[in-house]
Amino acid sequence: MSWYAAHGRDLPWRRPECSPWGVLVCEVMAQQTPLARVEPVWHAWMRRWPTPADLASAPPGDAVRAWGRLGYPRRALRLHEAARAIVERHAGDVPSTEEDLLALPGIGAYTAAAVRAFAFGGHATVVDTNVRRVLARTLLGEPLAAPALTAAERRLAESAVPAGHREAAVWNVAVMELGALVCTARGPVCDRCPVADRCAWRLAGHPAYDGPKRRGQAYEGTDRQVRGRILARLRETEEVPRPDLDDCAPEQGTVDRCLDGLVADGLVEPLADGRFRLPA
DNA sequence: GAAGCGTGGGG
DNA sequence: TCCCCAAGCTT
Repeated sequence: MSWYAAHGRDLPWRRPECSPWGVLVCEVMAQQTPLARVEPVWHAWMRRWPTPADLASAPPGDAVRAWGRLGYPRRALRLHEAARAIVERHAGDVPSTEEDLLALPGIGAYTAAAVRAFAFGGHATVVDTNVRRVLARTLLGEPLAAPALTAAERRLAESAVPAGHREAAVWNVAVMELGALVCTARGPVCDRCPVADRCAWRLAGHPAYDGPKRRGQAYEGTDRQVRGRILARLRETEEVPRPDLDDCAPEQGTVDRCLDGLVADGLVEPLADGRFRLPA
């Protein structure tokens, strides 16, 4: 925590004047997307929709377009749905309890804990990929966390969080930050680590990973890639005729299948004249 | 529990 | 170039 006080980054959503909504938006954008790419989009988003009610009153397609190239655009849709739920169920205020947060679309264990801790100073156990790696190394002596979060891992993380609410909030962000800046997946900088002298992994001589294979997700040639191309086209143009999407995949069947999926997901709206657009 | 879901940067 | 990985969630 002393290391964090000295070396933590001054990010906009960490400032005291940042609203719980700002924290929530940031956390959803940062799901699987590096912060460096999140920051500019977050600023534009917060300027345009400073409160949940502002976003709730916009068409969902506007959220998808403003999401830009952050990836996984279903997150934009769910954030928009969450804004409407916050207006309907919580009078426009981001809820602060785990139960209420988890009930919002697109908010899972990590994001609910992060909002409780970082927006409300609540006592939570924030477990993201950074925390998992830091705890695996320092406490278990393992080079990387297992592919999926286990119950034992969660218990370990809970046992590591300080008892006090304020302390817990700082702990959570400090461990995440340590994982992001020092205890990185590749090329950790143990020379700059405040707990290097107590790190089980380092003390064991940095043993290599020997767990189950970490499957890299294929992308080239997948529907995901095609969906991305289709949405990119729809983001730049209001209403797109079907033939303009031909070049999104080598096989037209693939384009049709992906369009069906996008429509089912609510990311694309088919028009009566056969054109497609982002949902109004 | 596994699979599907985007995109881009760095080693 | 290629591969890995990034503040995960949902089905």
